[in-house]
Amino acid sequence: MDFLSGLNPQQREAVETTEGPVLILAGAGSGKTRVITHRIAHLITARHVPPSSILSVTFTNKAAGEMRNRIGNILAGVGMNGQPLLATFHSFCVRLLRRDGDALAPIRPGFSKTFSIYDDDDQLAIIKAAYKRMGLDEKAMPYRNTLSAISSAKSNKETPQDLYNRATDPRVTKIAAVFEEYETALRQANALDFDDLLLETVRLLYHDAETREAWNRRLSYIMIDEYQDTNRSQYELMRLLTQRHSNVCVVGDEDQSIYSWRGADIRNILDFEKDFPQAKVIRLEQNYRSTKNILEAASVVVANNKERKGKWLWTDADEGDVLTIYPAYDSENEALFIADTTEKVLRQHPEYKVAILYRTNSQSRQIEEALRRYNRAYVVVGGTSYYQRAEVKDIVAYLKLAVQQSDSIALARIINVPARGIGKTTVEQADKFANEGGISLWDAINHMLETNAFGTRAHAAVRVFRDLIVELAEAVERLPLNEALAFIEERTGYRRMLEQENTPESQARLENLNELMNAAAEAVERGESVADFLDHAALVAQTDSIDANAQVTLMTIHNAKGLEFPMVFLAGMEEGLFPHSRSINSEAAMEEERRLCYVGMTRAEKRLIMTWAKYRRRFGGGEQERTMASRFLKEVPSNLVINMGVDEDDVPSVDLSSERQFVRDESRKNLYTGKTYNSLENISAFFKERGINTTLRPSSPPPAQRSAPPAMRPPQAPVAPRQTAFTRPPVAPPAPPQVSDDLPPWETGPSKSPTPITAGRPATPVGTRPPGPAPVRPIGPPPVVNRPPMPPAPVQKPPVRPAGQQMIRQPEQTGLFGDANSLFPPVQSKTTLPKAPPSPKSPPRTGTVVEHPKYGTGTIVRREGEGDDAKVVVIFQRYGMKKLVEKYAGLKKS
DNA sequence: CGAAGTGGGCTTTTT
DNA sequence: GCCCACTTCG
Repeated sequence: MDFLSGLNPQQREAVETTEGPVLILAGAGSGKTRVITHRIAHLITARHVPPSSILSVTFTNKAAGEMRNRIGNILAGVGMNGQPLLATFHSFCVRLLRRDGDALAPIRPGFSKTFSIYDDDDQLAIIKAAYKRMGLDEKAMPYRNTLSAISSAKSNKETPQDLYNRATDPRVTKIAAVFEEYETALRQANALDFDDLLLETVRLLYHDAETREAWNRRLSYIMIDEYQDTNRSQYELMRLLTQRHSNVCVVGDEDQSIYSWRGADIRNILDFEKDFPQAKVIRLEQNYRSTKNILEAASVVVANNKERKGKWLWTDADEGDVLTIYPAYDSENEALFIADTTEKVLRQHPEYKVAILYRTNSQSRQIEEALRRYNRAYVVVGGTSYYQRAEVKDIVAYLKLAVQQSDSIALARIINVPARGIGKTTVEQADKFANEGGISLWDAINHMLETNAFGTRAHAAVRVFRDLIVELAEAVERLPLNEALAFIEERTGYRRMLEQENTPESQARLENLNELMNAAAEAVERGESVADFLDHAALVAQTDSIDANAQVTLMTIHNAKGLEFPMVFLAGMEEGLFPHSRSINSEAAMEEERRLCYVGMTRAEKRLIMTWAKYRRRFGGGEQERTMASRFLKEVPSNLVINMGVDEDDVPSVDLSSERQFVRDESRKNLYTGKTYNSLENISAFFKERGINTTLRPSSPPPAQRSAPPAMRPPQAPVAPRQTAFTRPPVAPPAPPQVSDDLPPWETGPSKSPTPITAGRPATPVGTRPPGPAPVRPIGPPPVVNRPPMPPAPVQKPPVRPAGQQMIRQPEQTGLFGDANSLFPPVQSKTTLPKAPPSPKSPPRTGTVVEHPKYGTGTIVRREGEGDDAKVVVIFQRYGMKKLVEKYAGLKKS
């Protein structure tokens, strides 16, 4: 079989150069994955390399899984003797240590192959405990800082003693002390953290010649993807594995190095030619992904960096659309714009996948709310992943403890969950005892029970707990994993606790636990052990959960690395947010931000829209603060972009105060899984990834869940009347009945806006907030947000994200992409504003029964404000409570 | 002991 | 807005 056809000459060379060290400098979208998969296929078929002699290391499990699929596809007809090893560095290390870890025991006292893996939650728990014992103050020395100091010391192979010796200020001395406690705790629990997985593997291979030789013999071809983001220990691992041969092929792009904060060392890629002087360097510079405009814009931006080898990608593709920059008034407007534009684009291109990318996870919330407002299915990658959820971690902690009682972190986590009368004091006593004796919490508890060291009440409670764990341990020995989990959930009372709580949240948690058992059942079917299951739970990364079927995906730009989408939004392009304020003082950090921007931009195949908000709240409660456009926006050549803002102060806006409230309420009601909604897909996807079948659940629920009962919808075509308000004809019509939040954007100038009132406007301020200046419309259509009607109070939904296609048809219109011929319809008249109807002479009082043209009969329950601004809160018989601007509402006494 | 409530303080990015 | 530590009250 020929795996060379269809490749360009450079790609072909990369595939054919199988012997000796190879450095592939692969620009964004240059067919890197294709090269790797074809290279593996070529090795197997043309060079007759046994598949099991090939190791290919990727950055995420997701990437590994995808690679597995692709290789499976292209080698479908080929009889293979074994499988190539496709792994992340971390999963490879776990595998190696679980297999050959015995040799490590002499070097790392207390180590055994049954080690557990501690994730950052577990790490944090250790740090907190250490702080408490040592009387340290979190405010003076944040946990996170300490943790990252420890992590970077570890990656430099420093011991606590080393850190202590080089300490120049008392803070570092304290960190060294915490570090020591931390290391003790890990060893005590026979646990490894993520750094250890790599470090201990390196130590094992370094010290134990036999293991090293064995792996060197076994793996004769090694490929490493995303090489620019490897760290020191990964580099050393690579060296140790390539001692017998130097058939190592690394693939990377220095412009896409975005993990230096995690210890990634860009020198690894820059110095590869020094490490291997005979290395062959191959450059892949033809981009197959993006339009010319996108590629050029991204290239110009990243060219502002000084620390780079410098390369210029080219493409045969068409120019495509120009990029769009949308300056929103505030972050809510930004979110609504994104949601609205997504709808329009998907209506025109139902086959598109849309990615909404941002710098920080916290930006997702408002965008999610806006998308939900449109009933648009979406997947959030990141935030709290499935295995990070408290309930899952709790049950997993029971499982870990049942398997290995020395896991003190697991024990501390669940000793009183559900509450069983073991209070803080009791736990502290045991913890103290354990620490002084250098033993595990479990041993401490047992010892204290024997010696009657607890009070009577505590003694009884702890005893019950101890017996419980013993019972669970037996059950885990005896039962298949899924049944063991069910047993744990019953026997510990955890399930009962959630059932009794009986809130939407607890229901969702129960669902998550069910899903955990499903995953366990599937693992059992595949013949996996408990240890395998726990390893997965620890190593599954958030990126691994990306659902390829989801049409709209939200994630950080970091998470988007390696992915591509026809349509990409980059949100929050503001100074201080992106580039992030923490990077603004360092040139190197700024360059990394710029590379991140490059990564984000080059994810886009066809359309790229970058948005920013002129005002943004930094914290939930605070005031909105003025922002500045990101410098990266200014680096984009102006001929490649349409900027929808004319000048800084002239910003379109959809400012909808009660909309906002509504959206918030809705999202609160639907808040069954916290921040993310990928939990269920996530877990099955991950566990299936190992098997052959990676079909994911459909991301849309059955139609029944999507649509509201018709009876509860507003009587007429839902959007049309509101739409009139947005596409107001030049001559002011009689003011339509309006809900206060329905004011078109250009009438709802927020009071803080510095814009002076434009000449020619009605003297009376229009809008809900005086002195509402009406920002003049810039070019382009109004950032119309077609809102579906208020749905009824949501029915309790299962914790599958309420999803599905847009259920409400929106009127045809020439929107941002509505017209295939012109990106933007003609500029609209900006001078016309509706005249306000005269205010009623005697305002209706609270309690008055009124008639609304659309909502029917209701009762006024509150009045707010005076004059043109007056708002009334009315409870309608059929539509519930609404806040209306009196002068627009068209209320009649009945 | 433990649920529930208060108040202060911050939000990069994640294998 | 959300998390976390701390307080209060049953």
